[in-house]
Parts: sequence; C-alpha cells; structure tokens
Amino acid sequence: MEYNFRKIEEHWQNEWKKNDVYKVSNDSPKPKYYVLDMFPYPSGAGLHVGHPLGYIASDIFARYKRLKGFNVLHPMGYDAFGLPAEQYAIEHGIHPAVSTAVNIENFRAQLDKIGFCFDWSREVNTSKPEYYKWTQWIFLKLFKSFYNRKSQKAESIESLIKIFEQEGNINHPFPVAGFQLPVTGIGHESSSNEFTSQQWNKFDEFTQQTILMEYRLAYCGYGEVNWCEALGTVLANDEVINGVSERGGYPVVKKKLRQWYLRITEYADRLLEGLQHVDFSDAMKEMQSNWIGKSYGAEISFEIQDTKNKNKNLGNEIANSEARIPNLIVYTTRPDTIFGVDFMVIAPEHELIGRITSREQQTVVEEYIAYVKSRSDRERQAEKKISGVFTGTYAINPFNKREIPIWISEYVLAGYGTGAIMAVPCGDERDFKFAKHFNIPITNIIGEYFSGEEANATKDAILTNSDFLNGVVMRDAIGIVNNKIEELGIGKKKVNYKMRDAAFSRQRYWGEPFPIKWTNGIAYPLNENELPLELPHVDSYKPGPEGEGPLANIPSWTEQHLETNTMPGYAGSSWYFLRYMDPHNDAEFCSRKASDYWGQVDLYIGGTEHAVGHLLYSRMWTKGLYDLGLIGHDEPYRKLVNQGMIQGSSRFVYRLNECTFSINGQSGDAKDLPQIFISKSIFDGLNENKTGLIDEISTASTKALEIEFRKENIIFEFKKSIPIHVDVNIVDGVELDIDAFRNSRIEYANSIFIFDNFTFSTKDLQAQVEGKYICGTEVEKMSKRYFNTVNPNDLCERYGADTFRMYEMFLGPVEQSKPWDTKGIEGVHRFLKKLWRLFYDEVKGKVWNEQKANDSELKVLHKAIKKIEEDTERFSFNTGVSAAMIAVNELSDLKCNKKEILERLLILLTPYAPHICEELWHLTGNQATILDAAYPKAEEKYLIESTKNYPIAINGKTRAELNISLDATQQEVEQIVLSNETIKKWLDGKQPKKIIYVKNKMINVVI
RNA sequence: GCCCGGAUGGCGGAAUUGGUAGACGCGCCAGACUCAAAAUCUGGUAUUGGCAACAAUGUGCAGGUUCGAUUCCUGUUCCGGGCACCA
Repeated sequence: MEYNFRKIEEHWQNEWKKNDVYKVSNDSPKPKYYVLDMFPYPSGAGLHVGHPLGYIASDIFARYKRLKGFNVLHPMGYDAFGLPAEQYAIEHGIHPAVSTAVNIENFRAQLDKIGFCFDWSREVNTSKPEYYKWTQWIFLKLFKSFYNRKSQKAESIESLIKIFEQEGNINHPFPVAGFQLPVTGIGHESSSNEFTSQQWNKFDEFTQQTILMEYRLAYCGYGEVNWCEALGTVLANDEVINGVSERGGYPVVKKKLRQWYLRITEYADRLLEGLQHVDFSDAMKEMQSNWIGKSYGAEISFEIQDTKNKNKNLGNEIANSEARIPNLIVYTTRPDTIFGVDFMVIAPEHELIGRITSREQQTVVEEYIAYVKSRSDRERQAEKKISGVFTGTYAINPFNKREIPIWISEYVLAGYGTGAIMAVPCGDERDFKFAKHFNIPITNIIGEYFSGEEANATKDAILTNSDFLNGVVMRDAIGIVNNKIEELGIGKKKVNYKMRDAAFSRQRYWGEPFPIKWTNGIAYPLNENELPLELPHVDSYKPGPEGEGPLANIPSWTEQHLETNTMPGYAGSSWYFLRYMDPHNDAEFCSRKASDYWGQVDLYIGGTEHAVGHLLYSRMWTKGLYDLGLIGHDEPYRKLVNQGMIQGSSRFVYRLNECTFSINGQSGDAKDLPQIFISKSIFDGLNENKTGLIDEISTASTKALEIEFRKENIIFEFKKSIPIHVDVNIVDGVELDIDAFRNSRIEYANSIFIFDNFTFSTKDLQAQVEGKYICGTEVEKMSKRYFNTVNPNDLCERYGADTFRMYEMFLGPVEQSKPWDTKGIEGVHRFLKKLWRLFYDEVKGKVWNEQKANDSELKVLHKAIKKIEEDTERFSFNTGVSAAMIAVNELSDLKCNKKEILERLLILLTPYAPHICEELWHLTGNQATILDAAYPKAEEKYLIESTKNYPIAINGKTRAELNISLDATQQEVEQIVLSNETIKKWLDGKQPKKIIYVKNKMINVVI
C-alpha cells in the first residue's frame, strides 16, 4: 500500500468541507485564540510560493492551538480595493469589480489546494457594499469626534460644541497651533486663534464648521500630491520615477489639492506608549517609534533684519501691516548649541521666503524653488549633492545679536518642525557639509571635540565661545538655555513629532466613497441610514477636470454635491480583524459581544513591509473605537510575528549575440540562424578574457551549424554573449531541460547548446550527445518578469500539499528572507513516505501493530514531543520539521511500528501535514477527526540522562570527549580529566592553571 | 541620505541563556538490491596536509572583551525591507 497523496488530500479536503470542520463558533466553553494573517490584496498575478509562507505558519499554529484545547479563530478574506485593479481597468476597460472577482476566485482555488484551516464562512471583501458600509460608518464616527487632550481620548464633536458654547476654546486650543481663524468681522482679532463662548455663539455656520474641522479626527485640509499635467492625473509615489511619470515619462510636480486626513498625530503618545504592552519584535517597535519620532527640544524665535525694506526707497506705499516681518521660528533639539549657529536653513516651501528674499537674490531663489518643486521628499533627503541658495537676508541671534545668513535648501523639509533649522556646522554633519560647500565660516563651540574635518554631535563637550554657557557641559546646557529663552520670551520648550497626519483620500475610483456632501463649502455627513453610499458605475476611469477622482465626471454624483475623492487602500484594512469576529452582522460593524469574546488578535503574522503603514493606522483606529466605547481593547494585536520574504532564484542561459555566418562564402541571413547558447562556465571564461575561448566557441558553433544546415564550409562569428532569464520551472537545479526550452518559444525551437567541454546539442543530434547545459543563477525578487515564480499548485500537484507545507517551513526560520529553491523538496517528500512506511509497506502491506512500546521507543517519542512542542511554541517551524525527521529516522532504525508510539507522533505532525496524518489516524482505527485529538504530553521520566559526553577543551579548543556522570563534583572531574591520555599529551607534564567545569555543558583545561 | 534587518560548508539552514560550529535536508561520492532503471537501503562528505592517528585553518571583513565568541562590544563592507498615494 503506497502513499497516494493525491487521493488522500482530495479525499480529506472534501471530507473536511462536507463536515464544516473549520467552522468556528463565537460561543464556546474553551479558551479563545485568534490567529490572523495580514490581509491579502488579490493581485492578478496569483500566488507564488512566497505568499503562503506566513499562511502556512499561521495555519500550523492555529491547528496546534486547537489540539491544545483552544477555540481558534483563523479567518481569511480580501483587501479588494486598490490601484492595480484600477490601472487594469484603465488599460483594458474591464471594471475593477469584475477583474477583482476573477482574481479572488483564482486566489481561493490556489489557497484551497494547500489545505488551510480557514473558516471561510467568515470571509470578508472590503469592496463589497456590505463591508464598506461599515468602513464608511467608522469614518463618520471619526469625523464626528475630536481628540480631547484633557481626557486623552476621542470624544464626540457634540461635546466639543458644548464646551465652545460655554467657555470658547480657552481650554481646548486648536490642535495645529498655526491655524488662523477666518476673519469674520464679529469682534475678533485675526492674529489670535482663541475665541470666547460669546464669540463662538456669534460665529456664522461656515466659521463654526471651519473651526470644528480643525478638531475632527477625520478632517479635510490641503495637501501636496504628485501632479502630472500631461496625464491630467495624480500619481502614486511608485508611479513616479526620477521626477517623471512611469507611464510616458512626463514631468511630475507637486500640487496642492483638497484632501481628507486622519488626525493620527493626536494619538502619537498613545501609539508610542502602547508599544510597551504588545509583543512585537524590538526592531518593529523601534521602526514604529522612529516613525512617530517624538523629540524634546525648543522653538526659538529669531528676529529678521529687514534688509528688503531697508534697500527699498522707503516710501509711503508700504502699508503698516507689511512693514514688520514676522520672526523666524526654528525648532531645535539642541538649544545648547545656540552660540554655534552660523546660518539658518529654511525649507523651499517656507512661507517667509516671499517676504525676506532680497532683490539681488530674487531670481536664483525662484529658480531654486522651481527645481525643488519637481523633487520628491525622498529624493531631497537622499541627495548627496549639496544645493541651496542664500536669501540675501539675516536673522539676529537673540543672545549675542550676531547676524546669521538665512539660506534655503531642499534638505530641510517643510513638514517637520517649523520647516526651519538653525545650522550648527561643528555639531551636525549635514550642516557641516553645507557650510564647507558654501564657504560659510564655522564657529567651534566644542573645543577639541571638533576636529575641523567633520562635525561631532556629542553632548559631552564643555562649551566654549558660548557666552554665558562657557564651561558648561552641553548635556546640562540644554536645560539652561530652555529656561533662559522662556524667561526672555524668545521661545519655548517644545515636544515634536516626526509623524504627520495620515492622508486619507485618493483621487481614484476604486475605493470607498466618502459619505460626505458639500454645501456652501461645508462638509456634511450623510445619515447613518443612507449608508452604504455605493460606488456608482462609471464608463471611464479618467480623472476629473481639476485632477479630482473619476467620480467628478459623473453628473448624478456631482449634482448631489457628493465628495469625489475615495478612501485609500488602508481604510478597509484598518479594522478588518474586527469584522471577522462578526462578519454577517448587518446592524453593527461588530457586536460588542463578539469583540469582547475574541478581543485582541493573539497572533498576527505578516511582513515587515507593513511596519509603519498598516500597523500604525490599524492601531490608531482601534484606539479610536475603544475611546468611543465601541470595543473593549485598545491594541489590536497582542503578538506580531514577521515573516521574511521568499526571493526568487533566477536562472540564466547565455546567448551568443550579434552573430554572422556565411556558407561557401555567401553570407547568410541572420534570421535563419538558430540561437546558440553557451554554458555558464564558458560564459564566465569569456568574461575573464580566457585566451582561445572565442575560437573554441566558434569552432563548436560552426560544427553544430554544419549539422543543422546539412552543409559544409560554414564560417561563423559572434560579437558577445548575454545572459537571458529562463523560466526556472524548466530547470532542474541548474540543469536546463533542453527539450522543454526548445518547446517554450518558436524562436528557441532549433536552439544549439554548447556544453562545458565544447560538445554541443542541436535539435537533430541531441540524443547522441552526452552533456548537460548548466545555467547561471542569481537571487532576485520573485516576479513574473524574471521568470522565477513558482506556483504552489504545481508543487502540490507533484508532491502533495503536505510536502509543500513542510518544505516551506523547512526552508528556514519564518522571520528570515531566503531564496526559493525547489530542489530540496524531494527530501521532505521522502520523509513523508518514510513516515507512511512505518505504518504500511509496499510489499507487506500493513506493518503497524498493537505491541507494547519499550523504553528506547518511548524515549524517541517523548524527545520528539518535547522538541516539536517547544519549536512550535517559539515559531521555529524549520527545526520542528527537522525534529520530526529525526524521530521518524530513529523509529525506523528501531523498527518500531507500534501504534502506541506512532499514533502520538501523528498528532504532533498533524499541524504540519494534516492530510497524511488524518488518513493514517483513521487507518489505525480512529473514528473521530485528528483535528480535535489531545496533544500528547512529554514525560520527563523518559528523558532523564545520568551521564553526559563532555567535550574536554584545552584553552577553549576541544581535544577529547569523556563520558562523565552528571552529578560528578569538580574534584572528580579534574581527576578524570587529568588521567586522560590525550589531555596528558597536551599538558606535556605541566600543571594546568585552571580547570573550568560547567555542569552539563563542557570542561575547559587552561594551560 | 535616514530607519530596521541579514551575512555560517557546493546549497537551504542548526547551534534556544557566552560553552563540542555545521543538527536536519538537498547535492555529490562510494556501495547494496535489480537483467536494467526507478524507488529503497547502507556508508562518506567544511577546507588544507596526511594511508591513518592527527594537526592547522574556519561563522562577511578588521579589531576588542573572555578560560572560552556564530553569540557580547567598536568600526567597516555587501545584500534585503521601509521612508508617508503599491498593498
């Protein structure tokens, strides 16, 4: 009886489906456990072997937890809105809903073959109205809320209105300090952004709503987008390459557009603090806290020398209001360096530029700003070339009244701090390089800590050239300066965050519509009973007139004054883990009962690429929903495991290029020439300029062509050889399947292959030649365009899902990135066959029996239980698989076919290889499914050892091995060791300095 | 440029807390079974020298701490992920 994996897997997949074995109830006496995979986008390319890595890991863990007696939720669904479907629609005219549905169907078929234990009755799809109704609903909740800094939580906007009616905004200032109240003429100073209750009550509705918008958690503002005039559309960052559009190569500039935002900055502190209560890797926590970027510093105000007005003919045309230029406010984390400031740098977007640029500098400044407009933030930061322009104007250091030139440079970003920095070249590398480049004199305030060759960002130096700070250690000076600037009223201490509010709108079609109507410039929410606001049908996916989304082209939409933006990809994925708990509820997004039962996701598996995007947004949504009392926990994920990427291992063939040939002196047409490929080692030889190689290649090619054309007197020449990607699926290891290659494309049909020893294969001669065509290899991203994708279904077809699952795990630690190589899968397949043979022999048939197990067999079993359980618990699935292999090898060696042992081994393996285990479980007489078997317990009594083979090292280098009792004392050990021949030889009659004996580890003799 | 990872035999990887570097698997070599092949089984396999015993070298590179470092520290190179509109 053979291991017929195809039959077994099909049988059990049907059986499990028929019996709804993966259906999970929200009502169970068992403890709950929630295992979640990161939400997949159903891409048209389908799954390759990299995708299921995390799903297999989570599946193993979910099955393991179920065996351990938990009620396990393990759902799957689709993050179905997204740019690729819309792009596909633009190119092929197929509605995104249609292509998405097709993709989902393929995706599902692929997943089903792998045998996952997903509860498909809970499937969600973010692009379905019954799902996005609730995305819109939550958006409205955020729209109707503000962040109360006093109570440190989200509260309803109604309660804020009440506060304004009673006390104005004295206790609740605008979240963005720079906000300017609209001038309403109702007894209000435009320079202040405080208002009283009386003022509030007199404001007209527009003013009131404009003010409230500044507080809402979901709000409308203005932001910059990548605008491509030629395409008339807004582009995503990855559609822009080096400042031009990916499609067409048209120029892209930044443009301000009305945008929706989420006020995630209000949650910065709580997002930071929450990291202390979740089980994420330190690297992940670090990435998130760096992204939030909380820093402590000071805002310092510098007066600006009014050179512009000074230079002008002071006439009466200068209105009073324009006469005084406001101060330049900089944010610094190092106020201690105030006397080392040699220049100021302001962002090219800085609002003061227009007012402070001197006439002489006008042209260069304008040119520079135009240049920067075409550059992305990332390009600006990554740029090694130093650039900038002087404004022609000086700021005044408030402490020593020194004149400080104000420069503009792209390395200062408008979005961070105040968009202006005080540059201290002796202490900051970037400032240092800038000063060197523009020959700005450098003041040294840190004495010998500054070499003059590079900046030194130390806080330990004793300050010099620093007026009242001379002799003070920098670290201490920070506080002194902070107090001083507050005392003098020239600045204040300031906590700053790098994180910005999250842009929450896209000028696209394929996303959730905003449930918002605009009337007289005021955004009004739709009523809850009007939800879902369904995405209307469109005929064209072209952008609207002013770069708005395609919805702006639909009269029935614009007539109702509905918002024309749609929500971004992360809207639906910010809360999907809650919908899985209660997926069919049409009265609520998720009942409180369901979310209280399931609570946090206990295990979340996904890639680090989501480290700061999805993970922060979903954490913020969770906190918002928690504040509003809609759920009972404020962190979505208790534990996060990051899976590594599976890279592709590409294969190359090496084609001769620019070939010419002649027959009997008559030159031939290049298109008649078969393509000629040289093996990797010959190609490498060419690159190393090995002598004579070209002749040998030409000779071999000529011979091959003579056979191919059945003619003689052929002269052949080529110029060079280039590597070409070849489909990895027709390469066995590095050996090309020549027939498959010839059949893959018409132009390859009569290819000629030249092997390492210069024998060759033509189409006709092939059978007579002994030789292998060896391909080159390279690790690249797994992608269709490199022909290195491997479809999991092909592997399931050839080896079975159980083999595929185990092999994916066996490749290495889940967290690590590694290249895929199909070659090793045979070993895992052999292991499963070996497991099968412990039960059934091809010749003898049934070999398992009901005999009593002996001690050595029990020892193998319990060792395996302990190891596999530990490894599974710590997500070390690769060593878990290897422990299973060891157990099967040892039981085979012991010729153990005893049900008493094997049955428990099956339970251990069923999370990894569910089909074969279920089959054997039933074949050995069990009626119920193995899915709910009880996980075996490792019993220590079978594992206790009395002696150990100790490595005996001389000066740390192992020289001998000795079996010594585990309860030996130091004296006993020394005696045994010193009487050993090998050790004596090394000691050479001398006394050892020391003998280190670490119980159960090792012994080291120090000479 | 900034932030976060990674690097160990021909290959994927193991070594869980500073304690025998290379478990397990692939590949390769040799052998058994077989008319033959496949499958299966047995043995070997880091490198160099040696018939062997054994010795030297060895965890990207250069240093350091330690009786002892793949593991800790400093510096450095290369590769991967992210950097706010890919998902």
